[in-house]
Amino acid sequence: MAARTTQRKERMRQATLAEIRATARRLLVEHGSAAVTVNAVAREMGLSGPALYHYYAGHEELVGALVADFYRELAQAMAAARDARAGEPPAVRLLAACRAMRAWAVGHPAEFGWIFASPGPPRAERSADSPRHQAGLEFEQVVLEPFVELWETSPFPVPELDALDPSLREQLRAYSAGLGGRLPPEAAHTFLTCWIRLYGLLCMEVLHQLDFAFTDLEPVYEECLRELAAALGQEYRPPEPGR
Amino acid sequence: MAARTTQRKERMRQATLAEIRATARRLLVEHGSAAVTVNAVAREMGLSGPALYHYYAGHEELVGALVADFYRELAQAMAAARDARAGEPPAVRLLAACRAMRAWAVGHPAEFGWIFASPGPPRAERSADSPRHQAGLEFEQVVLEPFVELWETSPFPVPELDALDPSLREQLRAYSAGLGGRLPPEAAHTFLTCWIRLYGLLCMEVLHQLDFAFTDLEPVYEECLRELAAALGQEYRPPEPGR
DNA sequence: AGATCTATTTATAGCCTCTAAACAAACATA
DNA sequence: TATGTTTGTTTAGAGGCTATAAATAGATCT
Repeated sequence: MAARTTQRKERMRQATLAEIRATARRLLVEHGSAAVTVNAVAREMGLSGPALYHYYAGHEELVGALVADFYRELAQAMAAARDARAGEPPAVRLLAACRAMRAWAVGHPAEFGWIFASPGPPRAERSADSPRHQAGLEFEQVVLEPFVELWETSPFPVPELDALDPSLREQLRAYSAGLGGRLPPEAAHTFLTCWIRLYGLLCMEVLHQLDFAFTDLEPVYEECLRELAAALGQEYRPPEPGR
Repeated sequence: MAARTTQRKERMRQATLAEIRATARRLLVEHGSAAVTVNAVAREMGLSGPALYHYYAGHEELVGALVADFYRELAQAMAAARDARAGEPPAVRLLAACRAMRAWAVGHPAEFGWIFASPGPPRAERSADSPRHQAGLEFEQVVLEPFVELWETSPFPVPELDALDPSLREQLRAYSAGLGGRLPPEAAHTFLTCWIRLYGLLCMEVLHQLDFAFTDLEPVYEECLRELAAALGQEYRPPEPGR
């Protein structure tokens, strides 16, 4: 078969795959999690049910592909915010990326909801080489980068390793090693502490776990950022209304 | 109809309701969220499908009833841990309740998972008088109590109201008012900050959002408790192995 | 032109939710 | 005690879902 022909067919296939994901996403956003069924997506595209199985092996794989998209889109939004501040101090870039994370999450609650609580099988039986998992790793890198940058230019305060619980110390060592030495265990601890507070807050907001007390979490998030800046020994700068 | 007879029938009905919930819970724990279907529960009990609709109006209501159970069980576990320390300082009781919360969550991951991310309709269309919502409120009270107790006996540090973002200040005022004045807005702020950090961490653990870095979050949780104790101006006491 | 590969359809099995209608057993009252 | 009502249950069935198998229409290669 001519190479040209093969390429064209491949392009067509990719286009169909993309249309499937776009349709599924629209259903998710407009009608909620339960509306994203293989049948409904196919129907919506003018295909008949089983045709879709030539593109995704089943419901689960489709969901996985969507979540991977979401991870990448979120990571890209954060990277864009960071890069829009090229040349500015690392702390400013970090804050911008963190704000971009919440902006994306609040602007895409259904998608963000699937990132940390998508339907599907128990997490135990999720292969580590799935697109979903890969995208998760990419996301981790984007989150990590600003911290590494900060650490390399103006090291932030870290705890004494010996002061930490032995089990925690070991886990930090292992994680740090997996990072290829970009952050020593102590710095990894500070990074993870910050991450837990920020991302945890966002999870709670999007899962409506704070509706009992708050109607608007923007100021709560800003306050969290202020505390993180302080914990990192960095100057806090409020968001600029324009960008 | 004799009152006695009515009572007996009502007892039978309650027993069936309880058996349904117990069966559904077993399916949840043993086979995951998706296994909890009306049909499967009925089959498991030796009933035939539609019979179950005489007890719960449908899948959604059944899930709601289960979540209410879980809320209450968690609240009760916390209350029990607190009451086992009657007479000890409020801070000790608070720490005990917080540890009981994680112990329950880790011991019942499927149930805890449903508390904050159960299947069902978008949260928008959940009535505020559902059992689920009621149980959520009860849970809030149990969480709140130790903080109120602490506040009344040895007031913890609170921020200056004027130093907070105006929107946040207003939300805190509203929340405080809804609490019937048991905590002033500043104290509510401290309470909520602590709650967000603790519960947020637990959510992330149970949703496996921290698997990328940690294998055991017990020391992370303890460290969080230590920080909270410090933020509340209280002495931190490590858990006693025995209890 | 015939063989092959790809995309798609129909047909089907088996599960699900939920409603309707039939039926049986328990009960209350005349 | 006989009868009608209430309650719990079952069967039947409509409609949707996942997923597979088999049939079919088109495109492509030799």
